[in-house]
Amino acid sequence: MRSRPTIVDVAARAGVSKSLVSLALRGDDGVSPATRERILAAADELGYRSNALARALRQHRTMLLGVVVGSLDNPYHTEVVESVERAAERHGLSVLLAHGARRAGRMAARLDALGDLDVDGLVVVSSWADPELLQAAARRAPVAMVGRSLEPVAGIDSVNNDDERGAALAVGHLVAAGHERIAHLTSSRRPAGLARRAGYEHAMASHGLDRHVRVIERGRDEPAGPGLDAALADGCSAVFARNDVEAFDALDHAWDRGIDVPAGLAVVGYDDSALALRARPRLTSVHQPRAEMGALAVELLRERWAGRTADRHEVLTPRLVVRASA
Amino acid sequence: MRSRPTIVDVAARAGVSKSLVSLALRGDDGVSPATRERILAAADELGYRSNALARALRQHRTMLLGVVVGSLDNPYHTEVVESVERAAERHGLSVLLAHGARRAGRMAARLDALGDLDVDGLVVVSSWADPELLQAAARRAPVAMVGRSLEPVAGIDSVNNDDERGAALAVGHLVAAGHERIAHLTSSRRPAGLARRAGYEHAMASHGLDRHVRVIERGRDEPAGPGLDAALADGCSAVFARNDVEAFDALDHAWDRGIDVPAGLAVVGYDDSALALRARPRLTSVHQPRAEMGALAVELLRERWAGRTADRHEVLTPRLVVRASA
DNA sequence: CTGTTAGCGCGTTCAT
DNA sequence: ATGAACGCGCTAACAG
Repeated sequence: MRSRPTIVDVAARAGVSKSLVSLALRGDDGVSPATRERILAAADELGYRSNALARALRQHRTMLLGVVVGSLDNPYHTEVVESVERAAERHGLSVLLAHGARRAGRMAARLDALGDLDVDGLVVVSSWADPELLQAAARRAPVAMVGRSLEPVAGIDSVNNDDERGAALAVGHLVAAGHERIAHLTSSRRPAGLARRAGYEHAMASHGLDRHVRVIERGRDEPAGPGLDAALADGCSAVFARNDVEAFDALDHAWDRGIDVPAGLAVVGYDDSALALRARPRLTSVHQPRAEMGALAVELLRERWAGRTADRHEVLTPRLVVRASA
Repeated sequence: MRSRPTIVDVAARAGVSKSLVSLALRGDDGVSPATRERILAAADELGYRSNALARALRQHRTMLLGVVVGSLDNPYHTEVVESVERAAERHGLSVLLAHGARRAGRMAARLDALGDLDVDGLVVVSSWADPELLQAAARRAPVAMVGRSLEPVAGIDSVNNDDERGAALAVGHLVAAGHERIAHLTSSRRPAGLARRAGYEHAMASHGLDRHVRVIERGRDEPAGPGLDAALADGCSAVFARNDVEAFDALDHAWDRGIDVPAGLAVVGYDDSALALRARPRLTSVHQPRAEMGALAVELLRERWAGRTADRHEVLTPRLVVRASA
């Protein structure tokens, strides 16, 4: 079987010029109904499918969306990616995925690769995003960031949740349950992590618990155990974790130590990802509306294509989902 | 700021023809060292980046790899996707992701969309793959399937693990630990699930435990609890789950019921995904070498591009990773 | 109003 | 080392 039929083949079969085929296939008005029928029939008979590359080359739009994600091993990320892909599909866009861009070098390489493919827009779901790299990428195509950068990056839209507020919800809930010595568990120094930490500290202060502020910091891949043990030894009765993954670590450690949750240690996570329902006891967690976040990111890009030039930074409101762990 | 510099701009700057620029940039021999230098310098100064679309249009290769995955909510899938993306990157290929193709209709639509983009190859990581759809897709580009179809599909390569053997490993381990009443927990009727189930039944028989064969079937999204309770009531002391997700369900149920694992119920999973380490107690699970599987899938596609026409079906050997749950 | 001609976009390729 | 044609769909300008 020879190669794909082109509009030339369709034109020949319908006995018209290729231009007219092009017009007819795209529903242009200037084609008589009868001819249109004939052309569509011919296309159908030949099993014609338009060549997206040729069109992209000519129109300077690929209908391609680049998605850069730090890693796929955090369910929160994959859920955002899913929602982006879903939204993209609704608008006839395809998603090009690049993962693992945690090092600036790799991130730059992946952004370049996506740029070379002429993606029409980029969604970055990585807290490792370097502002300079993002701006460089934004010179080629609009960029929407899902998540938080230290400060708004000029020229780049963002979709975010209010981390400070989310942290306050978590702390408020624990305080209402009678906890005073509430620790914060975090292994991140990236913007979202820092914001949650700041939110935690502010909330503690606003409840008059400044003296009980205790941040359990650890390096990436370092166990949470030692820090948690020390906190517990000092009478700490609750932990607000930076995200569900870290909350899961706390739960696991409690399990390993035979500590009852929430009686011996209350745990609150962040993200309300699939992990929260997997956890035992089920995890109380701050919900980020990730489905909307992905869709919103795509919407922001569409607005850019439509001509918007002012930056937009959407901040969604998180809510606390109370389950059994706190 | 005007649009991207093209090969013509580079040619003008270097004072040569665009043909020569093309040759020089791709390292062709017939370019004198001096001229090559000049051309590369010009390209560099202009910040030239070649247009992947134009090249793809001409060469009939896009360097695009379509990846179709049933869903991203199973860590096993995302790990395969990551390994495919990694392998693709090594070969200068980009990954186009389509997820959620569980319904034949959506699957068909996504495959078509990828085909229209002229992907050079497809990796299908979905057990929902319909053979007819795959064959239709394979008429446009080579297809490598990661996972199992009911029977080998003509014209389509596959990478797989030996599910029967994996199931035998799980059962053998439980038998060696003294279990006799070993149930199998499954919510899948797709090929891999069926193969593991068959493997379980054969293994039970080979250990003379036919009479204790007990398959706990449930619908997708149906709780595992009732079936597990019934099995436990009948003296069942161990469960071999179809995958880690289902094993996790069993663990959760045991937790909910206050049943000790493994003393009251031993649990073995399948996949050895990230979930296995998240579980408490840590999950004993049959390891699928997913990193190699993704890389191998890409390799199979490359062989197709190099001209191989005979189908290849790679079957990798799983191994049991023993942890605390059994 | 209906339909055609003649490029164009950008990198590759081949005959000269 | 070069000009011209090519891949395939789009589109401005033009003819009937």
